[in-house]
Amino acid sequence: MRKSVTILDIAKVVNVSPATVSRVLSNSNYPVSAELRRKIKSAAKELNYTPNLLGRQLKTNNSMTIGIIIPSISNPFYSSIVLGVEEIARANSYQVLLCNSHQNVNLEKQFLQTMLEKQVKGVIISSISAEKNFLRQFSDKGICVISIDQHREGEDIYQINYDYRKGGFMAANHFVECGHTKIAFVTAPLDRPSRIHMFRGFRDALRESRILFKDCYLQISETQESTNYNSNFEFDNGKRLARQLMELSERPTAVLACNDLTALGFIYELNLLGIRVPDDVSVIGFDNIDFSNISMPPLTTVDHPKYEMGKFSCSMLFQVLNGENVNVTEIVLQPKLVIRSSVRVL
Amino acid sequence: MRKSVTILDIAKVVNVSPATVSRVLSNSNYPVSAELRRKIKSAAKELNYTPNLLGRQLKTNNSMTIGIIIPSISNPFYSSIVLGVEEIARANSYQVLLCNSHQNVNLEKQFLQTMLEKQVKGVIISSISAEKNFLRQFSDKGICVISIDQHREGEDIYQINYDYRKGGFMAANHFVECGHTKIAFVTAPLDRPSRIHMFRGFRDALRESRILFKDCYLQISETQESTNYNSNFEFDNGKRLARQLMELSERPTAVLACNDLTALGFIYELNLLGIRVPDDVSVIGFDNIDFSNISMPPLTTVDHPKYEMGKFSCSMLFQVLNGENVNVTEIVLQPKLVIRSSVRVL
DNA sequence: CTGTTAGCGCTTTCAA
DNA sequence: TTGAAAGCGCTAACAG
Repeated sequence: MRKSVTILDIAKVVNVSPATVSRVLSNSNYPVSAELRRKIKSAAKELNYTPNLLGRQLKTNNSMTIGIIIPSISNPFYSSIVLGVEEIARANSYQVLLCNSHQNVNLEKQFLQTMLEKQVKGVIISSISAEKNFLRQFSDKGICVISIDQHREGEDIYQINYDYRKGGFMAANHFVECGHTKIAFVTAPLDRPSRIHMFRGFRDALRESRILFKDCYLQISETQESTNYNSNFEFDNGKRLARQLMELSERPTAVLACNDLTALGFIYELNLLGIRVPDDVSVIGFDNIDFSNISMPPLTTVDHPKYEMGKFSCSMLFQVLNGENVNVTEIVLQPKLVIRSSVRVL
Repeated sequence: MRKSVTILDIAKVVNVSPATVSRVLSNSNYPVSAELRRKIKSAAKELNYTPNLLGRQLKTNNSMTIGIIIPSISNPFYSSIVLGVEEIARANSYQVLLCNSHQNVNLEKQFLQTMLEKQVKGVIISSISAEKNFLRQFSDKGICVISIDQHREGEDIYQINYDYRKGGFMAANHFVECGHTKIAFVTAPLDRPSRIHMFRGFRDALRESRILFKDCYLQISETQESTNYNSNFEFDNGKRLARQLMELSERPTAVLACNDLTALGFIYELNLLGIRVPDDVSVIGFDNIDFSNISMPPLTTVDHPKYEMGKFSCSMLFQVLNGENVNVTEIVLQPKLVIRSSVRVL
């Protein structure tokens, strides 16, 4: 590969200053005569010029790149978010660096640091960290961070959240309305705001209905550390939870899972164990991922507007980056019950 | 935000030259006295120094970033690939720019151009372009491009491919072995190598078995241009294909779908239409995505090692970038039949 | 309208 | 083992 051609080469050929070349080739609106414009452009084409954006970036201190940090792209919940983010980024001529944190706080921190060093001006993150002001530390260093999905309590930072409590509440209530009283929540460990709030909503709904069921909470027992987190992970959790359920002395008739993937695995295993859904056990999932209606029976679930969350967060990011007045610093998206066929009416 | 601190600031504080500071802070193995090393490091910490990688990148002409271009991240087939790519990239301290081409050739071209300008040294791409030497043009400009999944005929370029023909062949043969004779292929348009080869294998298998069925090929009729390509897209294709199937004068008893998502949509719609799988119609999918075994019945499918494809391609990329001798320029991954419960034995 | 010039922050010869 | 200095490719203030 030969030496690459720069604006200097073009300047020489056309016999103008590099400044003029820069002005036309960078699409600045600085006045340049039509004559020179034409010449410079044709010379650029002639020489097969490819601008080196690193030069511009160093000068303007703008990398035209944003970052997104999520647990795992192979989880369809997050890939929907990323799709939305990338769409808005592209509309703004930005590109996105994808970081899978694999639920690892140290990795999250490392990614954030790298974003800082690469002069990424904005990052969208669904953080698993419980550390107080964890994200604030980074936004203080001059990077705009938008937290999504996982509510950051009392942290002064831009947030796009989702009302998990209400979602859990609605789901539990739906069970109650359908006549269920033995209602359980099956979940991965409550190690993050989303699940905690979901469970609270669930519990509150049961309390309000004066329903008490001793085994109303079932958590995955073995914590499987997986460096290679993929969608099977949650699905397998669901399968294991189904097996745990079998060992209960008194079995619930209705089960809310912490997400659709878990619900799907749960139903899958139940089928294998000869337990019918919804005849024997009713199930509600959470998130309404695309796949939630391909199970048999189609899954009743609580909708989460993930794609929109991706778009909103990225739009907000650009508003901030463009110095627009952003007076709303937190948005809370709303749940919606999607009734399909996995809940039996008693 | 105040002016950021640079190695110059540190140099002043410690009273050494910026060169020395650079040498210790960039982890070069250049000899620097332990004394200065310590002082410089502590000063860096003191001043809360964050290196600006743009400076280094411009100088060394290495952006420590690779790109991946795929149709859509919301398709679980591609998100598995991306997961593998990101894993290897991270192991090499690189990061990955994610580009969704939405099956749009112009977008692909645009992304490739941007990669070039951003001085990305390597890109992995599942290209939908049929243009001859499309990728070669870019690799000639000094970027290492690795083509994955879509075989590039006669193009001198690194490729990680998959034997779609054999996969199609195996699937069709399985139907034959199970006693089927009315066998059909349902698919989105054959606009790319993967589907074309898959269909060829399918057809060849039937020919060898001297099976001839007039409606053995069913293609999605309305081409739905979607700027917002998500996993529902393929799923909906499957649903529509199921409806098209109903209108056939003579219905096949066995159907191979061009991918699992399509198969899943196909089965879903069949269920709604009161047609039982596999009792009335047997179905084989393709790719073996995580979700292919959550359908009812669990889908028999042809495995595609997508995650490994992502890892292999990225490993190959780094071999090339590191100047290692890469004498194998094409790898072809092999299909494997995964028998579950969606095929009836006649 | 056009050119001169001084960097952006960093690395890397080369000389000491 | 350290420092001086040039320069990666580009932009932008300033002067003309």
